[in-house]
Amino acid sequence: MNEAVPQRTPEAVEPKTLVEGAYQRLRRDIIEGVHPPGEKLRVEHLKDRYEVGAGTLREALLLLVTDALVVAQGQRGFRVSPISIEDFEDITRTRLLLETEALRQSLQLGGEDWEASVVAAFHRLSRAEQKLGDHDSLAAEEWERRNRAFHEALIAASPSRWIRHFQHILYQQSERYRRLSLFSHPIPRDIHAEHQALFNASLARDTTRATSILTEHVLRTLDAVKLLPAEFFAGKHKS
Amino acid sequence: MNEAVPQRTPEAVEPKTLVEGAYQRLRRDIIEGVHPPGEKLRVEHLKDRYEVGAGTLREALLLLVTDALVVAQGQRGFRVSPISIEDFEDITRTRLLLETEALRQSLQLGGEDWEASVVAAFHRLSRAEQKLGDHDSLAAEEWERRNRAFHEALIAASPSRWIRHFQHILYQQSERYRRLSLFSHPIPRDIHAEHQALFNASLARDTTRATSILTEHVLRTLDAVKLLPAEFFAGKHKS
DNA sequence: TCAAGGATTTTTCTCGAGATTTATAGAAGA
DNA sequence: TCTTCTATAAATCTCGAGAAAAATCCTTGA
Repeated sequence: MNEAVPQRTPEAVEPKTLVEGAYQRLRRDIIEGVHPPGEKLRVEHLKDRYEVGAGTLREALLLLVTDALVVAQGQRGFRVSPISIEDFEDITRTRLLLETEALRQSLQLGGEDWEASVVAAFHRLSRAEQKLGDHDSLAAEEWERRNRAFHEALIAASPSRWIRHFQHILYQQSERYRRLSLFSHPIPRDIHAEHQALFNASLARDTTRATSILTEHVLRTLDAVKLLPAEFFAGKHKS
Repeated sequence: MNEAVPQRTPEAVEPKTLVEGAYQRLRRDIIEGVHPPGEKLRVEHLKDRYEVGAGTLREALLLLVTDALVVAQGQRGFRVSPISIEDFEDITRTRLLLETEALRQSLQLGGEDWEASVVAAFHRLSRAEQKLGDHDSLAAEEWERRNRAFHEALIAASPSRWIRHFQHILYQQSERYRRLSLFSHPIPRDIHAEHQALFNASLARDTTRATSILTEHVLRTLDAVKLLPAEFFAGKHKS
């Protein structure tokens, strides 16, 4: 298989180096909003919080540029990437372009192993969705993880490493926005039913139906975020 | 417009920092094959060649990870990303998926400014193609630059920063392969005619024809690279 | 009160050296 | 001769300090 594409770290790889450790924790904090969009990321302050040297922290920030979660401006340091409703619309549509194509390939090429892993991922996701009723932030975190695992399992049989690479970046981006919509706007959607339908169509290898359900599914999140008040996207903080 | 996507440096931006300078020169050298695919990139050696400190060079290498031209393996340094025929096929098809969509959007939304810049880019490219007959490596380099500018001008009116971002990465990747095919296999294609047809269809806003010409155009390069002997893709050097 | 200029503080960028880890070469044993 | 272990060499990773740039504050003058 094609080794030239940088494969993402499958969620929780034990960091082999201090840079990787700081990178993982910083990424988590940015996605979770500890460092809000637009925030200036000062190396001198952050090196204490993450308990590494200045040079090491700089390298971690540089790695986050790869994920487009941080932007570097020469001679003017680093910032958390800003967010906007236009950006999320762009993310969503580009992600759909890639993910529907990957899903098509996956449904066509996926073998028994792929089927088994999809069944397993769907099962795990269903369990997490049962526990989601009460506003437990730990359960929400687990759901987020399994939701990602389910979507990635669906397209795992696609032979295109590049599509999966870009999909991963976009999914990660959309996590920041999804988090916003969860906090402010308890969505009345029956997400489990959507996932069930997507699961059924995928195992039935019904490409047309699966891609159409996926599209609806993702666009519905876009609509939910669009309902948010504009203040959420101000995001040009100083500190 | 959407500021959240890291916009690529438009070819030759004056580097504001030593890291950026080393990054640009390293990128050029990797694309041109000075550092062949798979080569180990030892910081201690490279810092002399590029005349910067060790830490600075490490940062430049980290930036190249963003372009997927370098892979970092924790505790085991850096390598030039390997190449393979499967990878190029993947690059080409993913690039077509993105670039045809961007072209569709561009033809639909592009205004007078866009038209003017496309005309200008096509003109510059045509001039470079006239001078391409003799095997002048300087002219080939200029052609490569203008070819890229033409393709990027065509899709510049697309509102999707993410598509353009990914397209840029993939185009950069394909440059490494295109260079291979130029050196070994003087292609008998009439590239200028293909560009002319693409240009005509685009200005006529004939979306169907333009995307189909673009697809043929890009796939033809894929075929040319496929004809190369497999030795070109060995690429697991030690030094 | 406001604007402009300059001095001070903060922050970024850069480098070299020490500590760890990995890779290499050689010796010992089967 | 081949494997395994050990010692040596090489490379990576990490840190703190100094130089350069940017941001901030303060004074001065209209």
